[in-house]
Amino acid sequence: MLNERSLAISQECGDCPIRHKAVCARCETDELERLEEIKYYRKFEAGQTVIWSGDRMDFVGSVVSGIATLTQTMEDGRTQMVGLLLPSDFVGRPGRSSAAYDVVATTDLVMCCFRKAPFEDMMTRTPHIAERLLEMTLDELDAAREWMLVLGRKTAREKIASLLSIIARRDASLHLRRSDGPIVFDLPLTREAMADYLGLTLETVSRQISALRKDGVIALEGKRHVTIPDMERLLEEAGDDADGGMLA
Amino acid sequence: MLNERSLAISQECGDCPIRHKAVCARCETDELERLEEIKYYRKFEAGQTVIWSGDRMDFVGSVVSGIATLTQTMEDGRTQMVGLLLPSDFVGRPGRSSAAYDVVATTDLVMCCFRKAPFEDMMTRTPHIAERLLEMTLDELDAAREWMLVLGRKTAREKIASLLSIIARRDASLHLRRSDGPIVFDLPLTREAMADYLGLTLETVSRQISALRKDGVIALEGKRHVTIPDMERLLEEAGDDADGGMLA
DNA sequence: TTTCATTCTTGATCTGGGTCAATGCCACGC
DNA sequence: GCGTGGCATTGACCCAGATCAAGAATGAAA
Repeated sequence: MLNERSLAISQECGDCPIRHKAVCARCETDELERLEEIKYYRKFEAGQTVIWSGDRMDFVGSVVSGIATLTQTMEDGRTQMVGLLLPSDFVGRPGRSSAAYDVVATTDLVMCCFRKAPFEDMMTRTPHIAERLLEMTLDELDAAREWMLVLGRKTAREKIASLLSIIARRDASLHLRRSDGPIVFDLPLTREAMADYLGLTLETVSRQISALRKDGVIALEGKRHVTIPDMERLLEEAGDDADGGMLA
Repeated sequence: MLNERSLAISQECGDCPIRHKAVCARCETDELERLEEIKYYRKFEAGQTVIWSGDRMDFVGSVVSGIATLTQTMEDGRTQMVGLLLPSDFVGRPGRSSAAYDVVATTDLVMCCFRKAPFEDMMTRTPHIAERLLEMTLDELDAAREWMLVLGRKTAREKIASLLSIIARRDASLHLRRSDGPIVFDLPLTREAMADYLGLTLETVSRQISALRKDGVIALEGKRHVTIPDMERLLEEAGDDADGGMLA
């Protein structure tokens, strides 16, 4: 594995979700300017580790493009993914100095980062930021608890359907797609990563995906390209009540 | 079931964790006074529902004494507990108007509450409060993610040991016990509630508790009174690395 | 003290998903 | 063209935990 500290830092990305979505929606212009001054970009290749659990973490940031995962590992190697980071998701916690989980780029990844100290300074000067962070953290907490239901009580087939519906939803909101008509996207995860997210083995993931395909719930082109002809049907398979249910 | 709105509201509880731990540790005296003015108490009997998922929730608060659970239920009745509320834990989210989960008192319960509107007013006036809430929410998020590992990857025996070690730890910190020597406490949950927390059936919970007793990892007096002769041993059984691991 | 209702325990059996193993399918570099 | 290595699929078998079923504690009410 490449050394995760050998990172390109660049300035050219113009689409910073921190600025637009995560933190500054309601800040005054001069605070926005200050944010611009302290921000920088980090790029990772697919497979690279962004940070190891327990490592000192001196930045916070958000995903600009690509996908990263948050995972926990037991001593004997069993691993559980505890979060999926898609563009606009925030990483890192103000007030904590070390990472609680392994963060791994599963695709090529660009993050917009701020060194923690100046970011925290700004947080104390700008109450909106703390409030916005609280809101985002509450969303993450809800997503984690929703996932506890998936892990604790759903069957393998329901787990797969739940994961597909979450990815489909996030992907749709990312690309501002219409919600009717078939949904098409590329799976950003290997079968093994899906298994780690769902508390299954990769064989079971493969079998259940094949079963869903055979039953016409999804269509597959190659191993990763997925078409969902009927989202309602998928949500039924996931065991969600059609309207409420899965978030983020 | 009793109507959860027929509640005693009283003023006599002198040990309010909101004041001491949850919110006001660093606030100025006059804000403390204002908090005192808007707070009130609600009492529930064991088995009463504090609030139903989806109900309008016009208060926030924290547990003074007793235990409550946060649960999610699927249409077909499968339920998953997503949180265990012990004294000093916070309930409710500023900025959200309805409850996301069922909150049920599993023992007699006293909560210290604030109507949401004045509480939020005070939050905007007192940045410390938003920061403290962010910190607490991050702790809850870590606990939820830790629990995802339990649900997704641990065996039934490890799940039981994990739950017992969490309860033991919380109970110890509540009563300021020494950490060496045998730990003694009463299980605040039925076998069924434990099963709902662990993603198991109540039969499996019962069997695994019997097995842990037979193996000398725990001792039982009656159905609920637990003695843990060796905490290290229990943590091993839980699959945690002895030092780090389980939080809160 | 005798109901009666909970809650818990234990046994017998079944099954969903894990485990182990073989094979297929690309996309690479050569 | 032809290895080679990293996913992915599929099959055969097994086992941890679910399910079904029968009691046993406990304790409150009568």
